[in-house]
Amino acid sequence: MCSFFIHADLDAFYASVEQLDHPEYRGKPVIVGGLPGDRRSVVSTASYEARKFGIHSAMPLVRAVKLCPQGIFLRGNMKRYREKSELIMSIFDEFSPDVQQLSIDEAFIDITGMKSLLGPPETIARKIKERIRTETGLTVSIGLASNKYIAKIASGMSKPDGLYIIPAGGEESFMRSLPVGKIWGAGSKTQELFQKHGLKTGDDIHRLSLEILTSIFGKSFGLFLYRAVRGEGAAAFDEERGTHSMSAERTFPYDLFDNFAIETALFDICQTLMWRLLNSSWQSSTISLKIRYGDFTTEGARETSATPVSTLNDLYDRLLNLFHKKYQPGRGLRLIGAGLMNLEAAGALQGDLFDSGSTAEKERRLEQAILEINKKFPDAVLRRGRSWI
DNA sequence: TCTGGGGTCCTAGGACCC
DNA sequence: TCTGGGGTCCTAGGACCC
Repeated sequence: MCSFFIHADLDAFYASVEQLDHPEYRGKPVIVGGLPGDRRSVVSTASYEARKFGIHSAMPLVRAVKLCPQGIFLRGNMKRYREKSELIMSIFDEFSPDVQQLSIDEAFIDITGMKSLLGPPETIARKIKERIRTETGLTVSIGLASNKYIAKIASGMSKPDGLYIIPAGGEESFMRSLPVGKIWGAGSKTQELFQKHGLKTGDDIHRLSLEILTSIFGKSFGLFLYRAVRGEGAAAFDEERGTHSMSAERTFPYDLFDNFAIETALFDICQTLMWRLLNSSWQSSTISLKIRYGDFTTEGARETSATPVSTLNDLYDRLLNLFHKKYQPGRGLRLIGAGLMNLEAAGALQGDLFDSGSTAEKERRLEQAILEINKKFPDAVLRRGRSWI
């Protein structure tokens, strides 16, 4: 039986939600990502009206302001976007038991074998678009193909509010006719390589042997390209993927030089990370540190210990130690970040460190109590003062 | 123009062991 | 005293995506 996958992708999601909630924004250039004057922000989403001015995602905000000073600039409201996202995903769920959410605004929907229940694939795609429109007021672009990779590329080419169907058997010719700029997984560095080797379309890549592709692009990515231009799906979209990590980072409006200010920022990031860890079912013994200097050079360091991170102070101590090993004093700090790598299912914490009544156990309980309060009153974020250390 | 924040995956090299 | 080959674990950095 032939498989059918839909890739559904909301159009200019954050900006569209804002235009929905604020009718006065409709038909106008809306830029979500920051307010004019915010230093070091980037555009998260630009409405289609804003894109006419040349504004796009990831563009520095100051540039967007120059291109379109009359635009409506917003910092964004993630809570509202998540709310809308949940509604959208629940609609997708009604069309298939197999929905794979990729991000806040896109998902694969496996509609293989749904024909007898819901009609042919194209009918299902149109029904999804209609239901999203009537029940959320938003538009979604859909790609429909026999594998996820092709469906993903097709949805991007149908934007906005489109439907692009690649018929079964047409995968390879579709990929061969594709400009290399549309190949998912090939970013700016790879595009430079394409240009250097005179590769303009999927067909140009198709002509090269696997050996040549791997010699240019490396073993893994060369094989990926070899398969992609033959219309095959990509392992990147397989459900079960390996390691997990969580991280938090912050870019400062102005570079930090002062030790106390830097350590305070690091502590703050540790709190964010620890709340998330306690709110998850993970534990981790590997911490990572990220620093970016004023000149944008970025360095990382990580450290694996014998025991998993137990408390906020434990996390902070480990990171501060790593920070002082890595940081070159005197250099302005643009960004600091922290992460927990190789997350594993949290087992019962053990060892005498965690005997009830021990300092560490008391710490853990206090932190969990604060987390509970924050969950109940999310608008009044409670944080431990740094003086408590 | 001057570059966010949160992720995943790949590569290359070093340490260590057999 | 000099040195093979393979496996595993860890780290740093880079590319990419939304």
